[in-house]
Amino acid sequence: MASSSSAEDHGLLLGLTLSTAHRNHITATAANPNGVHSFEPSLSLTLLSDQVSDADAAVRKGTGCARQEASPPNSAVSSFSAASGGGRMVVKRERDVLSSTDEMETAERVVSSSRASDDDNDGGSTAARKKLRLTKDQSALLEESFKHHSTLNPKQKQALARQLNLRPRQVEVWFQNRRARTKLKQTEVDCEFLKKCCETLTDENRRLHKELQDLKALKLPPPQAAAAAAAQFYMHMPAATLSMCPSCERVGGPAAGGADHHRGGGSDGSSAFSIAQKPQFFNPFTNPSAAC
DNA sequence: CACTTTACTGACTTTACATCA
DNA sequence: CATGATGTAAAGTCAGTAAAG
Repeated sequence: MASSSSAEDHGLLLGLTLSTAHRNHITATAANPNGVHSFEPSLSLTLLSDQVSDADAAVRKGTGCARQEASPPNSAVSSFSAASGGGRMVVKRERDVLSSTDEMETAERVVSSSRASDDDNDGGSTAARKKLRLTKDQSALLEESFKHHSTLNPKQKQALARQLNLRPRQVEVWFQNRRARTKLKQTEVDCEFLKKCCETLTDENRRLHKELQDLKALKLPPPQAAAAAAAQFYMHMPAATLSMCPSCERVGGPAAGGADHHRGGGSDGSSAFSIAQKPQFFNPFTNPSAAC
């Protein structure tokens, strides 16, 4: 999902962000069938022989075991997890590193450069891994690319990696992180925004309650005058103001015509006053209100 | 100036899903 | 159609580094 700064997009993004969060909440709590990612030790043998890069060769030379290199040095159970569940990951990473002859050249450049050398300087020590810091130029180019498309297809990834003198895997990770952090920031912004909306609506609600109390406190006028006063009152209501059904005292939108909501319209949520039953996500940009 | 804390960021793991043979 | 392999996005996390206090 591309980030957007326009007001309309903001509203859209907000909804999508929340629905995505919801989805992930659900999936995060879902039980995982164990057999799906079973590790197949022989999978690494499926690597195409013509895809072996010099970088990988360097890795193998330096460590004697590319698989161990690929497992995280910071994880006490890394080698075990690679054997028990993360095996596909390792295979994939190896495949990524070795994915083309173009990459061979790239990897060669990477290995020869001072950057991206974290894959070949190990020597078995877990503390040997150095954190890569992208140069300003690399970051700028990645940012520029991210502006145009927040996800990359394999071709774009390859091209960008070549352009940046990085491995495609690094480009891929950068984009993953960038998406995640963009989303996080957007969520924070949305949260602040919703907080303000909530405060404003609370104030508005308080004010309306007070107004209602004042009206109730007034001496009841004769029926005709009361109707006229009511009509005048509702005419002054802004278009977006919610109205209340006089008979059942349920809140509904201004489009709620008379007592129509009393007939049917229950299960499908199409009732004119369904807004009171089914909370709608408030989008201040598509539903501009004085509240926000 | 040494230190701690904090924010940033590159990399990794796990999970879910889509696609293809 | 069912199944396994593969690729990828998202979420969560770890750890190195630089800047701030």
